[in-house]
Amino acid sequence: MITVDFKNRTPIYEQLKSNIQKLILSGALAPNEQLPSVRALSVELGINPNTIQRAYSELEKEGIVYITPGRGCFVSEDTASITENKKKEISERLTLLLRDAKALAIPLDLVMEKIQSIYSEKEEDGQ
Amino acid sequence: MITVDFKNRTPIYEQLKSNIQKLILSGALAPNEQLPSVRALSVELGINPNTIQRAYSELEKEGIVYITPGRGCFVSEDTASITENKKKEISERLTLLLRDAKALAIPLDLVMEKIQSIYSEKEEDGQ
Amino acid sequence: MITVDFKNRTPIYEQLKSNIQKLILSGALAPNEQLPSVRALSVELGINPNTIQRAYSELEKEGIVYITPGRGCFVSEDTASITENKKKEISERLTLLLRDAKALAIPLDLVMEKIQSIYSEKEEDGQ
Amino acid sequence: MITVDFKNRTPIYEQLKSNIQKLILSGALAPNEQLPSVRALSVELGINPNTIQRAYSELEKEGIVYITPGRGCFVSEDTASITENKKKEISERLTLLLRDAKALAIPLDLVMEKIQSIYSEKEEDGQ
DNA sequence: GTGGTCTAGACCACG
DNA sequence: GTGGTCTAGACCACT
Repeated sequence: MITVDFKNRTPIYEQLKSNIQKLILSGALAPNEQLPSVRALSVELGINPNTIQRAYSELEKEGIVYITPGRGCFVSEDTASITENKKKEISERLTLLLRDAKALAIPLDLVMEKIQSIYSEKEEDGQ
Repeated sequence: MITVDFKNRTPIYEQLKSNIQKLILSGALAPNEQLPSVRALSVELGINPNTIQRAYSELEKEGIVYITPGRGCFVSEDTASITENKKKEISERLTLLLRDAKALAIPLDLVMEKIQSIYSEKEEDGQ
Repeated sequence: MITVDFKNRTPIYEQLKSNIQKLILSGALAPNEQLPSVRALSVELGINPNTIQRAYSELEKEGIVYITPGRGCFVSEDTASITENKKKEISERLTLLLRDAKALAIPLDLVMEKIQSIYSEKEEDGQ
Repeated sequence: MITVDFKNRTPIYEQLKSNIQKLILSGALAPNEQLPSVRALSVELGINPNTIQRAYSELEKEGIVYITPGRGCFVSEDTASITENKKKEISERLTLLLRDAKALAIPLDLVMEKIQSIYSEKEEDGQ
């Protein structure tokens, strides 16, 4: 269910975080469902337990999961905060991207067109 | 003309690289024009010469400038192909971004609005 | 396994790069195998860590290894494509070289002889 | 007649040297013919006079030209030494190339084949 | 522990 | 003057 790409330069704990967020948003992980234990995930993925720990505790800080010491890590009931998170992230990426587009003098129309075409295209996913 | 933001967490040499790329692609630096010498930029920006050196030599590997030891660093002639590459890269980033936006059910209008506002915004740097 | 020649005028980081490439392409280093850490190699060879770092990171840009900060430096998986590139490069060099040889009217036999002798020679390093 | 490529990483004085050697070998410069003066070439090519000077004096050391102070630089009568020079250079390049080919485990037959085909091919030059 | 970045200062070859 | 390489030593984030 959860995977990491060691060749990818984004920190593993970040990969874990976005991975889990996606699972929750897609409904694969329901509210109040228990996530794998730190130890279990650590051996399954061949990752240092500290790394898993960090991902979980940051997700907790962001309100996406809640941790009950001794019991485990559970999906938060309030998925709204997750959506908020993602929206903020996307907004930032969009800002950076458009800044670059402007630097290249790419006309606004072209960008708009591209967006229209992607939005109307059939979904087919890909990590 | 060239500035760096020490507070920014992106490496200085990366800031330099994108800074110079923008100057070239926007036409502020013409093909075959000479860039400031490593030492000159280093004192002007208060940065170690090695850092400038790294930026220049990476830009050379990417074909954006050419360096002649003993003479200096010059803007590459075939700026066109560079622009093409950049456009492709931006297009890919846009595709990925919109896929995520769609997954969050962000309405197209919102994206469009955001884009409009960024495109009409006054340039004031940042990264 | 890895050695450098300080008397040689080719930069140390270049020596390291070609050294490692040969180890990988010859199969002495298997895909996904971990290379010595920057610091370890640095003390083993009596070289500054920065120099090793540079070799590794350039090899990564060329797709020969992949680096995960905090984990280490690993041999890339698709060694095949690397080999292909190298073969093309060698073929080009050979073409240029023979053009020059022809211009000097060096007889084909002489070239062939030379090649035979080198191919049958025992490996003993050198750059 | 003589040109230099500033984008090429080989030192300009080396470019000048091989350039002149080729002109002599091809017969464009006859024995005892006078080469352009240091000053003249310097302004024609936009190169520092020191650089021209260095090329000339190294060519003199190698017996390819002779310099008579106050009169100028002249093509040597003995073109044999030039050929010798070139042969040595080619031999070195061949050695390096084959070492690389061996490292890639390229079979000897393949190299031989390639050489045959190039040697039998029609000449069409190229710098 | 790992790699990544940066500074300071030195020495070299080239122009 | 130019860029190119290297050392020494520091600090950071990630595992």
